[in-house]
Amino acid sequence: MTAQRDELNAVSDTADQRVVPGTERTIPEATVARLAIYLRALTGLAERGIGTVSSDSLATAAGVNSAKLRKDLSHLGSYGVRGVGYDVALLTDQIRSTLGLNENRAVALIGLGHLGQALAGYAGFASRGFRISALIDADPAMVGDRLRGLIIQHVDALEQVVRSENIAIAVIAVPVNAAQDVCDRLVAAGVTSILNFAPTVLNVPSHVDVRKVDLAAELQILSFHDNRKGARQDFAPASVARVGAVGSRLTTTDSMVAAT
Amino acid sequence: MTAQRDELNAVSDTADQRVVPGTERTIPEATVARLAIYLRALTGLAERGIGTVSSDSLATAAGVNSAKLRKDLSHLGSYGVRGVGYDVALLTDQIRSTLGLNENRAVALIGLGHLGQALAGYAGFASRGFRISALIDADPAMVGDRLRGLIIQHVDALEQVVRSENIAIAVIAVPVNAAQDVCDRLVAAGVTSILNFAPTVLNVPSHVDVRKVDLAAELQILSFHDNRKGARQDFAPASVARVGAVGSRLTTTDSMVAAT
DNA sequence: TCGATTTTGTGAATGCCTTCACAAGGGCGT
DNA sequence: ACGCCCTTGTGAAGGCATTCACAAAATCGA
Ligand SMILES: NC(=O)c1ccc[n+]([C@@H]2O[C@H](COP(=O)([O-])OP(=O)(O)OC[C@H]3O[C@@H](n4cnc5c(N)ncnc54)[C@H](O)[C@@H]3O)[C@@H](O)[C@H]2O)c1
Ligand SMILES: NC(=O)c1ccc[n+]([C@@H]2O[C@H](COP(=O)([O-])OP(=O)(O)OC[C@H]3O[C@@H](n4cnc5c(N)ncnc54)[C@H](O)[C@@H]3O)[C@@H](O)[C@H]2O)c1
Repeated sequence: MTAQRDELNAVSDTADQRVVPGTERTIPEATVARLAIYLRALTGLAERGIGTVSSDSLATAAGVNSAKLRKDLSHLGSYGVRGVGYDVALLTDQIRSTLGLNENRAVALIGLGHLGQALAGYAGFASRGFRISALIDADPAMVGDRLRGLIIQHVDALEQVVRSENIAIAVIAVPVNAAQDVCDRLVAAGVTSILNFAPTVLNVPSHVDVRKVDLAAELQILSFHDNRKGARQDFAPASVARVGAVGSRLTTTDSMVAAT
Repeated sequence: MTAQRDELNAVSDTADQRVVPGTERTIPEATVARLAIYLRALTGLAERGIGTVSSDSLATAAGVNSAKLRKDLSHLGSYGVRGVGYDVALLTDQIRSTLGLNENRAVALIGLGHLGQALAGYAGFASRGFRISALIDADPAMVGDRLRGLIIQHVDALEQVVRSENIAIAVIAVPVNAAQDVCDRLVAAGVTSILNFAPTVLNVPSHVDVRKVDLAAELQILSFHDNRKGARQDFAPASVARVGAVGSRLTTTDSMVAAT
């Protein structure tokens, strides 16, 4: 769901990487999505000076159940100590390394309208392993402006900018009718991962990963459940706390997913 | 990947709603998340004057496979015609009704910083069944300002505003350290569905639904796959199109998910 | 009227994810 | 040193979700 969910995995991973000693193993998609959540929970614990956590407390902090957490972590290897728990710093490193966050990753942001400007200023990217390295827009009135220390480049220079900075990840925040075009150019320039805010299905070759964020869809899913709740109670007073109707949910990237 | 996924369903739905004739049936969570996508695809078709679609074309437009689409739609009832396809207008209505979008739903938006202002101006909400009915912030410098036809209210009046407008859905766009507090107040005021942008796990009673949008997590999931791709190719020239490495993905609210 | 053709709706099969439940492992107190 | 107690790591079971594959339905042309 949440989120959107995942699909079509064209990989025929069977059994050939058993030989590798280190971090090479197939990790379930659902697990990957949760690693990011664990990472944030761990950061919070570290800030509070906590050096060790049990699967139970970490699971609570991350909002999942502890069996799931342990199973998830077991895919990375065996980094817990029985009877004790997990070392916060060590586990943090392991997850960061699994997610490929050891050095900051360069990100291009295309489209600096309302949403794009909010994203450009979002501190949560930098603090979680990403560096916005290119700002691109089509509006001549905007090009050349400095925003957060970067100069906005014209979309005509997209390929050149992406190539010269060796950018693999891009965020699309342009109007829906420009999205596929921008996407094609990004892919041609070598981008292999795209986060898409435009409400449209992007067509990409199979080596490119697309995740989308669809806010209206999120609200519609909430609407569905809300609708059900209301129906089931046939109009009890609105302010009465209703108990045990439907378990609450959180998205995961699960915001869920679809494939091409 | 997506997106995140969903969890803990506390409902003990067994077999008591079979009796109801109409739209009452248990619909899988994964299906609900996709209905929103189908709805957008249908809107696009209608705009292009198309009156009928086969499951194949609609599936393509929505980026899923046709068997899945048909199975999904079969949960709503039997609205297709064999040998012909689905009537675009009829199917649109059915999905809208299933999602509870027959009349616009009122939404409160809390936090009008960078992100909140972008959201307040987002046309995609209004066009897809939602009406932002309340803008709320804590900053006195902002309160009283008019934004998109609405006056920004002080957070002290939150309960009053939510109750008087009978708002069931809220969007949280406040800093992370204010999020739980705002959430508690919303719940106390009768809100039962929350879309959360603050990067934190919200604690809510079981009758409240929370979905979260976590942009850093989305990027981290992309980073994971990107990392894998790179490793597997041991540094082929960056601009060469690589074929068949990993199937591309789109989120679903699936944005993955966790439960409380 | 009837058969050819198209496309839906759905049982059955498969696979992925979650949850259970417990044996194995490790620290710590005595 | 030893045994107690706590917590991990993981087989096994159960539940959802996706995909397959085909019979049933409906149109259309002859
Ligand atoms: N505003 C929101 O809160 C919000 C929420 C969810 C999704 N979205 C989606 O995000 C996208 C952007 O939304 P917005 O509100 O920021 O729109 P906006 O109109 O404010 O900004 C769009 C920006 O993209 C630029 N642009 C247009 N064509 C371009 C091109 N070919 N190449 C590069 N830049 C180009 C424009 O110059 C403009 O600066 C839209 O697709 C919208 O549906 C927005
Ligand atoms: N900016 C982004 O692109 C972005 C992206 C993803 C997530 N987020 C998250 O969204 C939230 C908002 O981000 P932002 O960039 O808009 O921050 P911001 O600081 O620009 O805006 C926060 C707003 O919330 C208001 N506020 C603070 N406490 C409040 C309270 N108790 N009640 C009501 N209003 C209150 C502030 O007055 C301010 O207007 C943050 O949690 C951030 O992590 C932001």
